[in-house]
Amino acid sequence: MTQISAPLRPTMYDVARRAGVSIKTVSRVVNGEPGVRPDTRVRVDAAISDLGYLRNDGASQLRSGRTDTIGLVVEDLANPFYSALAGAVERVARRHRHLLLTGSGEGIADQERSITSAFLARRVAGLLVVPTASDHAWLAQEAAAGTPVVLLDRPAQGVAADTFLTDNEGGVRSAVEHLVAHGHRHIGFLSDDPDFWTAARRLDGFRTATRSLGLRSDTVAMGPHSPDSVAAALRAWHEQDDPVTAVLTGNNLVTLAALRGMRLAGLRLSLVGFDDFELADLLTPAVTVVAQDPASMGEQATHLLMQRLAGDASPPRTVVLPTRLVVRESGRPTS
Amino acid sequence: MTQISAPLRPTMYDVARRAGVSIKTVSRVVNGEPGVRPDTRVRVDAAISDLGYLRNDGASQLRSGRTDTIGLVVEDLANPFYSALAGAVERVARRHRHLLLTGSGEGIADQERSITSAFLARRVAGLLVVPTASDHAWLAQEAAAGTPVVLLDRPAQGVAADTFLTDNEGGVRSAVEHLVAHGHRHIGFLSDDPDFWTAARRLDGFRTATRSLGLRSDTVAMGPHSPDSVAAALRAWHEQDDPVTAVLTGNNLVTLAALRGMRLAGLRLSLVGFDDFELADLLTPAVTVVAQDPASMGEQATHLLMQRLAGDASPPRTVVLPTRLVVRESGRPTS
DNA sequence: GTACCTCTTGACAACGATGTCATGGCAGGA
DNA sequence: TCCTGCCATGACATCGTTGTCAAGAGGTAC
Repeated sequence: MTQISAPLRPTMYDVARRAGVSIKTVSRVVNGEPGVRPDTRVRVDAAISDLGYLRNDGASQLRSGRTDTIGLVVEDLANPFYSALAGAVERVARRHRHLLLTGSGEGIADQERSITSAFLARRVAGLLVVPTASDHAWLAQEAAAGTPVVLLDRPAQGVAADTFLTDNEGGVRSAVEHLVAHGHRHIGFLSDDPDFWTAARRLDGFRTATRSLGLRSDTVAMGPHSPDSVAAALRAWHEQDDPVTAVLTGNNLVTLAALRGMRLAGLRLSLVGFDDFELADLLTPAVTVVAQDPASMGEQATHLLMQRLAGDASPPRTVVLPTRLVVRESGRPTS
Repeated sequence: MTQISAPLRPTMYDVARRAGVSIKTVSRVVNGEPGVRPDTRVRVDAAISDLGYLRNDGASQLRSGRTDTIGLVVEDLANPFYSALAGAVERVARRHRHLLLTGSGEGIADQERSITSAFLARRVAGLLVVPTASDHAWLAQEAAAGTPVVLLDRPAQGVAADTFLTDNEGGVRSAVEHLVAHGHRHIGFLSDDPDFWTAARRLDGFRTATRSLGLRSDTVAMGPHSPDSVAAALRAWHEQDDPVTAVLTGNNLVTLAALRGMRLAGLRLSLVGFDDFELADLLTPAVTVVAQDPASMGEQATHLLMQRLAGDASPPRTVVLPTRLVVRESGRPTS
């Protein structure tokens, strides 16, 4: 595609001529450097204002070797989890005078890599990545070359980098305990494809928690799920001698499918969903959830990235963020 | 803040030396230019691969005057409307080989301007802005200087730019007609502060529609709203001789406040909400809404921006996107 | 053989800023 | 008065790439 080139704009040369100083003095004023007489600074500021001068960051970055830009690669910017995360990243970046490049990898390894390479060609100072399920040895090379990398929500294979995770197992355990405390003795687990790292972790958490409480741990239906598939699973579980009385779902999309599936199946089971969503309190019954905090993840991860940029060379760390059980109504028995 | 400078990376000079060609030939290969013998191209590609060379886009941009970057300024990236919009913008940008810088203005004029200036210092090829309610004459100067500007969701004062809006009035009219078709003759309108452009347009739409149908047009409570303020308004409206039987809300946050306010007031009024939200179909009763399509707005706006970048110099246009009435249950009478 | 054209390649200047270092002027102290 | 140090300023090379144009080699037509 042919693109019209950037518009002609005044340069430091124009400002310098107007103010009667050198280009270097203009640079000192623009960058707030000390060592300029106040009257000179006033004169230069006036010229900048008159001309509508705006520094060319590209030239600055080329000479200085610094971009003050970070890159964020998520799965889908429109997804509530990732948009909350991105919003927080952008806020912290802005506070540190950095701009944010964002891209959606859509779970496609090639696309993730293409976006990341494009960011690196821009010489981003650091990367925040929600990794796809693929080998990330190529990312290790970038990290080794000096570009700090922070992984979000999932670990990556082949690269030792700072990683921020949610306590999936702990969250699931608290949900199971909640249901048990409400009298449930047979709980079903609905989740996504276990090839997804978070789905596998939550499944593990379910099995460990139920076993440790002496309950059945094998009433499991892994996805992908639709309302229809959920309805079928619920009907099958309900017809057993020892019927399932409560369901735990592995993420908020599956929670939605479960809510719709229960309507389809004409069944009213107790429910706890993994991850919160906006209207959980308005549903009937109001849905009890294990809440993550994507904004906190985004903030902390970006804060650590800034520390890396400031010279922190300590070993890569993995931070597991707690979940929170938000008790509403849906965990109680329905009959 | 002190930032470690960008890591040392191989340059075209290194590739050229390894492949035994000139820098210009390396540039031709990297940029896919014709006029390089196939065997030469193979040799250069091998050297690029061996060295892990990645073009320095900053240098390229400085020399060529092109950045292949666009800037998007929304109110809050974590808000569902804006995240869907941003997701669509990023997709279209990617398709056109452009990267996306995003920033959240948070409705603060100074912040919006600061972010926009930072993008311009990066010499973004174009801007997509959800404008705050302030004078945008400064943006007009940028547009005049050649940076295409597309406004989203609201118009801006002081600048003639391409603008994408939702048919607020038409959406409100269809909601009023829907409620009337279900027998309602006294409808209340709940919305935000009318200083917000969209709130004012929707209020106008409500008044025009109710008047044209011979109904009362003055049963209005403008916000900002909380569940408590909504509960108070609903109680007052319900106690009249000619009680309000249905409510139209001006945006999805107010819809949520209305749902919670109805529970607080112990009232069950019919409801149509302006703008859709994820679980509207799962509420009891399922909520009828006037749906916008932020993703379509983002796509079309970015597509037009790309056309501007490609040389389209036709006059600025305003595109009004239709709304869609999503009929569920909440518009029916409750008794 | 000569002239012209095409293909391929490379030399070098330019982009707009910042980093580095030299220079001049002025003030203070001996 | 002379010397030294500090402040302010400016000249110029550098960053890594792309745009521009020149040159050489080979092929074809007259």
